[in-house]
Amino acid sequence: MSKDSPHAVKQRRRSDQVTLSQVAQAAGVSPITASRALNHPDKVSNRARRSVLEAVERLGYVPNLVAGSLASSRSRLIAVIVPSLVNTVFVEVIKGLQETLEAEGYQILLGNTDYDLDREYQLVRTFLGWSCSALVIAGLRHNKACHTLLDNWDHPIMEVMELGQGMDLNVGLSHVAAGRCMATHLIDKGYRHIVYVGALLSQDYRAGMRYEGHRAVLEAHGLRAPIVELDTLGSLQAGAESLAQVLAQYPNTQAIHFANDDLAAGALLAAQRQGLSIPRDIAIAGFNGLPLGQHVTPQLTTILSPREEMGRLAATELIRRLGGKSVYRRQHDVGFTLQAGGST
Amino acid sequence: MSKDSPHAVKQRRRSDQVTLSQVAQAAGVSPITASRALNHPDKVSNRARRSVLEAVERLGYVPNLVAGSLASSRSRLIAVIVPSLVNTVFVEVIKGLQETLEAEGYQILLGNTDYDLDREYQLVRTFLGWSCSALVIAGLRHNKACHTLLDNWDHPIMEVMELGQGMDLNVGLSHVAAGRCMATHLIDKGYRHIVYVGALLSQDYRAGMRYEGHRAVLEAHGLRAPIVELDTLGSLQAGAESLAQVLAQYPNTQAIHFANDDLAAGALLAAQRQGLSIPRDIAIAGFNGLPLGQHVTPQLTTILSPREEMGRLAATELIRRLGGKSVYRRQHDVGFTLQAGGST
DNA sequence: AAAAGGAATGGTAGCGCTATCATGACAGCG
DNA sequence: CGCTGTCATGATAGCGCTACCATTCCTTTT
Repeated sequence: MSKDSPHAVKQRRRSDQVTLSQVAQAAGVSPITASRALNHPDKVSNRARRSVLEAVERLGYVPNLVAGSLASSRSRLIAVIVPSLVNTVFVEVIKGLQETLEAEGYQILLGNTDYDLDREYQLVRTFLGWSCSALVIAGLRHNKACHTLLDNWDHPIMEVMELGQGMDLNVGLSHVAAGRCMATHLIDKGYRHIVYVGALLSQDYRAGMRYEGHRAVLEAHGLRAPIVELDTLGSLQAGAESLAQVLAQYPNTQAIHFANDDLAAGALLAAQRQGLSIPRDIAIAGFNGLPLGQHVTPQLTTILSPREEMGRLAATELIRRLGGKSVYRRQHDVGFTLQAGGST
Repeated sequence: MSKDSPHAVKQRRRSDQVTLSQVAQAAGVSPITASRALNHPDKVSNRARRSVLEAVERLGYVPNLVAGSLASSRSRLIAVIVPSLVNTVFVEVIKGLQETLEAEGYQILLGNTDYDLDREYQLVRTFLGWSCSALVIAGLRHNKACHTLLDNWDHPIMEVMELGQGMDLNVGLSHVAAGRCMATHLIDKGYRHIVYVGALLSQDYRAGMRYEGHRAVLEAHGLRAPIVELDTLGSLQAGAESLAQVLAQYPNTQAIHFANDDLAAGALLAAQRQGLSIPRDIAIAGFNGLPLGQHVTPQLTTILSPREEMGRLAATELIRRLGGKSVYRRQHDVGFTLQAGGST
């Protein structure tokens, strides 16, 4: 219990990493001045700044961002949570986010929920633990725990992909309107027996919202709105296989409204292999505006969603907000464009 | 200078975030025991563990991972640096990495170099500053500064995509061998006038390596190995446009060996639109084994690279290494498979 | 000329957590 | 009954950085 021995200094530094103090010493300034020279260059004299930068270079100093974040409780990390990376749609949004955020010195911390809301909650928890500067999350639907957690979080939250009233900021498009748009197009083209085909709608509920729009339009025209739900992820393969299933189930189908372009293109290519004429025998429509749709013959009728732009816009809004500027719009509609091809 | 006044306690906590000490207090244990209860559950008594977990739940405690990382100099972050997100190949590797790493409680810090080695260096610097547990980086070619930085870094480094002698661990395939494989296939099929088409080979140097393999085989057979380099990124569009260019430049071309499937599929679809018969008029081969290749008619001859598996394997090896286990192989060849379709 | 303001710099004390060592309690052992 | 060993717990001292306030040395203002 007696502590008469001036017990040896505890030493814990394991790595021989250069620290800011060493840089400061080499530059002949105090650590705090060295810190300022690097982070607020305009707050120090030219002389100090130069000698610090020179010392950084000479010693090969790499700032410890973990320590910096702890001290300042600002991390310049942006958490990005998406349900899937297989679906290129999310990747394109990430790309838009990334190019904008990296240019501003933010880093992306990427999480993938695999369409599991409990997993999403866990990821949010982890990311909050990293004192992220902001959170970007796909979709407006989250579980209770996740909402509770985020309601008490005082950083910007950006919900992307779909338009609606969210927790904080929102950039997206109306999937219901997109579904209505395509359904209207099909009806205008004279089709009356129209089947909607989606994959795993419980997961990809936005495809379900498009169906709702689709159904509303068809029913307003006194038409039935049958739906076929596939139990595998949307893919060319699934689309190809779905064609036979739809025709068997609804023999007089004139047009198929697919939940996305992968399915639609897969069906279109399969139809061609089977000698079906498009759109004479069967019309096909998709959603997303993937490049592939413009390279098949006939070109795929689809709805173009501005995915990279969605990412860029989300990032821009976040940066504005993080810069302390008031945000003039909490909700931002990026819209969509009907791209009528020869397939309908 | 005199410090006689016992100046007021400095208060810096801004956020009202619950801390581990508060949890400890609520649970009636010391902070360090609370820490152990969460991070080394087997080191504390059942009673302590239970009351800590209960307090965590009750207070809604979210661990501050930044503080934890600083104290322990372990972050459970894995830096992943890729040259592009547009190219789905890298996304698939990331997916393989992610599903394996997240299951082990690691998070991915994602960086995108846009094929710029200086940008790559900057990203590496930043990521080292986050005390990442490991680094996964695409490719074996890096700039001088990057090598210097990483040589002095004492964490695992995993270089993926291509096989070869790297800095530390390596998982990939031999692109030279892949190029040889496809060239051999084309020659076996009887083609003699074969053109290689790549896009931005200075960036996508692995496509250049495939060309080297391709050229070696052709020259061994006494054939010339012309190459056409496009100056846009590989895409369906670029492939479609390249077809005319190749035929104009080398009118008696019998087969085109494309650097990847996007180009090849774009050319194949364009050829069909122009009424060319494949492979009678022109044979087409690609690389990657994208799903699209199996859905066009005729099916695309390509080389299947196991991209997700590459990611999974890289992650598994890293985890093994991070777990302190000795690594039985510093280099791992994931191989490739020739997928002969009707297009050649 | 004195007062007031500003710019550059530094000392100090944390940020919230964990590594390290110390301690106490208790079991097993000759 | 002391000795060693294991287990559970705690006190202390950092991890490397930045916020906060204080100080110094100017320049500007009245």
